[in-house]
Amino acid sequence: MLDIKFIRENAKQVKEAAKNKNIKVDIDELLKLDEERREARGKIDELRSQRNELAQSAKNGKPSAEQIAKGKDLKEEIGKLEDGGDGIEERFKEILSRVPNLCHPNSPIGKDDSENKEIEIIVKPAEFDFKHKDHVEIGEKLDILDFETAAKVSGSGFYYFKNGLVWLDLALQRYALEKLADRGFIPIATPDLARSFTMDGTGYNPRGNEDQIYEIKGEDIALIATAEITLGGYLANRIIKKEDLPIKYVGFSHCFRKEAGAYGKESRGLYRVHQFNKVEMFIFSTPEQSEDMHREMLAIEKEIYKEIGLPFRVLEICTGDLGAPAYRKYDLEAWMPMKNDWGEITSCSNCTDYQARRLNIKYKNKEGKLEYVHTLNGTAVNSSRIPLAILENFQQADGSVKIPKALQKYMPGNMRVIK
RNA sequence: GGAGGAGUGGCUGAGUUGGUUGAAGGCGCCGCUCUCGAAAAGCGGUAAGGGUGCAAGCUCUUCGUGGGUUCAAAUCCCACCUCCUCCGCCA
Repeated sequence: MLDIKFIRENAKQVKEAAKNKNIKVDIDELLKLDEERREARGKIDELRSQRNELAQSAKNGKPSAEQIAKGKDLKEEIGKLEDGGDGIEERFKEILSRVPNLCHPNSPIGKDDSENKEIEIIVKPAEFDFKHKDHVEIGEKLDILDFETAAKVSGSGFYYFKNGLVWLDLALQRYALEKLADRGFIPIATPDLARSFTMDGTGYNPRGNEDQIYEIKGEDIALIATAEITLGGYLANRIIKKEDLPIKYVGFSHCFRKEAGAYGKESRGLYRVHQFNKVEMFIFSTPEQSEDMHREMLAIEKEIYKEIGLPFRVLEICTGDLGAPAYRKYDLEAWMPMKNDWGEITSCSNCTDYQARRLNIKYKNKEGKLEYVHTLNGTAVNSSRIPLAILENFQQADGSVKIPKALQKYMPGNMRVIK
């Protein structure tokens, strides 16, 4: 959420950002409603002021019949103005909540993910000198991955990990948690469900158009799509000491996504699934720190995938693919032989104060004034696309899969290969 | 799930026969005095958010959340949330 005062004073800039983000939101309508709302408030405040004064004057002893009569009139008038029935307040809030965050000046302007900008290719894809398979086939041959049974038991988009892949998944998570903990991130295992307040606060509204969130029938609670939700919510409604910032968490949770209507080759196998595990970085910082923190997160992600040895590249996300909360975003994409293309594996965003405003997370700045913190989030590893990329890139001619060196020490018996 | 108790400012904690209580006291924080300096002590200040205004100021809202009763609600009523105690159930 943006500050209405900021929008009022920077309408042009806000409109520009919305346009570049390809988000339809009527700022002029919002400003008009804002004005109407303030005007109505003024009238109500005036009447309330009279009511308060009257109550004060009647503080000791019984109020006179005349005072009571005047009070009744005021009460009626205020009541009328308050309900109004014009729905200004509702429409105002609805539009305000859809106004997206601004964009970083370096974010390339573009309509969608096709216009994201490749910054660098860190590790180039290797050529196979044998007929390689995709991860679904590898997984079935090695009896480590079962989509067929999962489809029967839970539905399409679910899967079983078995044998070596179970260990590989745990090794990945263990590796990532340890690396992040070594860098001062506090390990934290979060709930997998969260209230709608928390969902809204982080910008994942189950009632939004995205149709991405599983809700629990009859309850104000839903399955999280990422630990970003529960981590952001962790400090909701708090005032943080400046000297405690930045606060860095490495969270760990299951993630659930409906991915409605996502079928086809693009989403085959583990690429797009309803449930996976994720190790997620989340940072609360001061506004001055956030750009450095963003760089740090990206550096950590690059280090992780360099160490694992996956071919990958870094993208600077264009405005149209940024989403509402993000001010700037980088994705890592790994080479996926199945797609014969790059595929997103991580994403790290600087949301500036956009989430913090809704979650109401503040700190006291140098002048002793309360100010919203900045929030940042980034993927360390997940248990869907990373295993996918490892299976496909580390497969051998004999059908086995090498375990990346960096992960071997987390495998039982220092397992070096799944066969 | 059932019964009972509770939810107040950055923290702690008074206040519930409705009316100078936006809220005592303490802690913390800020300023000053004292000191070479610090500590201690003393004095003073210290909630957040909105509207309006160049500003000073004026004003509204907020005592878990949302409704309600009343001329007037932290105080009364209802619903919900959370925490504590006891019972039941259970990995």
